[in-house]
This record gives sequence, structure tokens and C-alpha cells, in this order.
Amino acid sequence: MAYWLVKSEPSAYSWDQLVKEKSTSWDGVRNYAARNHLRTMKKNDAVFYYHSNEGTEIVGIAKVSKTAYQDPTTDNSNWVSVELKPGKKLRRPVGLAEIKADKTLKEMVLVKNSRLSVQQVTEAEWKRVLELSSGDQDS
DNA sequence: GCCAACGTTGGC
DNA sequence: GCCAACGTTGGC
Repeated sequence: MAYWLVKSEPSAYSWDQLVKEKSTSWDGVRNYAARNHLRTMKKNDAVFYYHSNEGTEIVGIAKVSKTAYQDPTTDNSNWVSVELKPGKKLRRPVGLAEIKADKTLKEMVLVKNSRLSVQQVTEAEWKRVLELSSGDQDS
């Protein structure tokens, strides 16, 4: 299983909205690197849900419920989307400042290339974020 | 609201 | 195929 991170501005589509709708088509991606990641996603892959602009924190874990298909918002077959459904909300959101300050996490794509909207997350990074979100295991 | 970083476009 | 110009993103 692979780990990912997707970004969304809460004013456009928030975690709460995903929870409420129970599933969403992750479309509108118009960046080749992000697109390639979407294509690589497998069913049940785990996806961190990051709020950009407002909050700037990882708030929850989504799951890939349907692998890549033609993006319904365009006729251009270059672009794909996947279907995501909400998994668990983090016990405590993990903020960007915290990520930047953490030894394990400061190499995350989120820090290195903050503009990429669909990113890969390593297993070590995944586990570390979960540690931080569950509280007190500070380094 | 500002600005740096990045991706894309288009002229040559 | 290079590179300057431009638009967009996102942190602050």
C-alpha cells in the first residue's frame, strides 16, 4: 500500500465537506506530476488530507475508493481523477510549522515543493505524522 | 495583500 | 530547444 497527500483549500473543498458527502471525485488536477501520482494510486491507498491557505495543517486521512478515470470536468484525455472517501480524522491536526520543525518530516514534498497538489508520502513520514497527531511522543 | 517559487506558454 | 514572460499557488 502506498501513502499520499492531497491538498485542498478549505474554502473550496474542506475535510468536513468530504465527510459529509462521504465520497468525492478528486478532479480538476492540471499538473503533470500530480496527474502521474493520481494514475499510480491503488484502491485503499491512504491519503493525508491537507488544508492549504487556511489552517495549513493535515487534518485527516482519506482513502482511494476508485482508481484513475477520465476527469469528468474536461474532455481532454490527458487528465484523470480518482475517487476519495473519508477515513479517520486525525486526533489532533498536524500543522505545517510542526512538520517543518520535525527532523523526519522536513524533507516532505509538502515542505520541498509546496505547490504540488498531489504528493507522495514515505512510510517513515506517514508514521511520524500519526505519532505527532496522537499527541505527546515528542522527539 | 505581498511576494517567492514554480509550471506553462510562446517567440525566436 | 532555449528562455523570458506570464499566471497561479500558497505561506506569511
